[in-house]
Amino acid sequence: MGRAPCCEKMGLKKGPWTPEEDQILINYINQFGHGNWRALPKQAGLLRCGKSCRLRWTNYLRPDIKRGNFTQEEEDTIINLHEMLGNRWSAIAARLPGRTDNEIKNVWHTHLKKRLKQYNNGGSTSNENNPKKRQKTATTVAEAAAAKGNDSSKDKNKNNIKKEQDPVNCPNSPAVSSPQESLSSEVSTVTTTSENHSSSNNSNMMSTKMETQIEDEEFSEIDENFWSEVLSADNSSEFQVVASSDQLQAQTDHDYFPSSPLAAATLEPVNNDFGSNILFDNDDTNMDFWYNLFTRAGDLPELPQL
DNA sequence: AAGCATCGCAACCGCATATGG
DNA sequence: TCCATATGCGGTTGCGATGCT
Repeated sequence: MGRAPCCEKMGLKKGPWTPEEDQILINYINQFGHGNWRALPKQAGLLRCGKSCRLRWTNYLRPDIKRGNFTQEEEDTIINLHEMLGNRWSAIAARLPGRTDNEIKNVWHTHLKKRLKQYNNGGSTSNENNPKKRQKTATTVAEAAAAKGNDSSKDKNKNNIKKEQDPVNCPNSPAVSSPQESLSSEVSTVTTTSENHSSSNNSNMMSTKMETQIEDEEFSEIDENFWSEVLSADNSSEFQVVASSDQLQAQTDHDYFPSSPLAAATLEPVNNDFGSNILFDNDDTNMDFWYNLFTRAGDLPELPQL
């Protein structure tokens, strides 16, 4: 895939936006919209690349942006969604009106991650090593959030963890994946799998990518009812691997997908790796399986039966 | 009061994907 | 079908603000 050369740097301004530039961008978009970001700066008379304009608009200038501190509710939502979705900030942002992916990402890295880490360090229990026993007490999220209260108002005390660039604190790090320990019993059945793919280790990144397509489509269409449905699913059913759409009904539909990897995978214990079991188990039936899956879900036109 | 350390946020970078010719 | 371009996304960085010694 060819990639557009990142904005011709010749003569283009970088760095913080000035109020004047903001005003120009706002005026232009209010007047003409932003059909073509690439052409926009030129037409608006801005010495910025389109990418920069888009970012400035979506992250800062958009009128529907909610500024200010995140509420407790929002933070809890982020924590829960992150457990389910991993570092898919845009997906998380989609569920938080007025908040941008960038903002959420920042909040996560500067506040929530540390808070969870602190909580996990101080609050690890014997359940930690037993995925099936990992349960978030009813107050876990609240507790984690309460840790915020313990922070200084600016979250700047000596106990703060240094700014970490190391992979250890990347999404795949234990520190981040550890929220498992704070999962609610309801959530854990789903998050165990979705989180595995998103934050367990690098080897799962591929599966993340592949699944992302699926999940994105699904997620955007799945309403809250679905999630309540999923979240309230029987924990003892260890077939939640792809509990992502009732369109699929595949969890236990072994008749429909007699040889599908999913069917096989559903027989696997919950704590198995999502990616390796489902998406990349080197089973040749994968493609057929996914094709069937999409076909059934109506995402692809049905081909004549072979 | 000065210097240093740390935080928080805006912005940038580069990759992946979508789209259109 | 291929290729070039546009867009979206997540990771990372730079720097001003703030706190600490």
